[in-house]
Amino acid sequence: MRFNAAKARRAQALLARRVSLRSDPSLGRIRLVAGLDVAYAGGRAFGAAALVDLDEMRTLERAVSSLEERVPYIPGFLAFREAGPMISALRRLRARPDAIMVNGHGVAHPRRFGIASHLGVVLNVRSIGVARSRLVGSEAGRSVILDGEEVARILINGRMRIYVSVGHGISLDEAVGIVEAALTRRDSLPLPLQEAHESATAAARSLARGV
DNA sequence: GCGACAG
DNA sequence: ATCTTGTCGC
Repeated sequence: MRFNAAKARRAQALLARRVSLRSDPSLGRIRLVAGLDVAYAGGRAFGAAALVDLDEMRTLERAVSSLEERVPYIPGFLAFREAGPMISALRRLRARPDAIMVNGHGVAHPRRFGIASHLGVVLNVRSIGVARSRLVGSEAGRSVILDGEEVARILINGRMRIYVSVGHGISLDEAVGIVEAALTRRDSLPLPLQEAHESATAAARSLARGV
């Protein structure tokens, strides 16, 4: 039993206290964003990081990691399954991003500590959560409400719904602005995540094919 | 007990 | 997430 839900829940509740929902002007503007995603094949988890320069909308670097798949997917505990592969891939980038964009929610989570917040706090980096479906709360227009608070904003890109939430160290408005600025083509995720997703699935397919 | 439930 | 071909639509 490598995964203990009770302990994991306590860890989330403890670390959640370090999450900041505001932007810190002293850190400067966000230009370099690293998208993080994970794909699976043959019992292994392939993490991917794609560094994008938002000013030129150009991908500067890509990196992947390959680790044994150890933890099952349990709603509310995604970080315990995917944070490892994501961090490994992120460490392989040569340049340091100004912020990370994670495939998963930030504070739009039962304990306000989804994988985007988890990575932001643990790595001490500004983070944004981007998901394609809702985990908690109710929807009111373009907002996701949880306990009377707006925890996520819903963007519509073509037919795709994109849920944006604060991970750590950034305001919801700025997070939304970054995601909007990173939208390239219709029906697609913001560039950093689109690229990370492609790298991760490509790595997974390679192994599944024996290469 | 029943329904919800990121990837 | 992953298993999977063709097919409908812009």
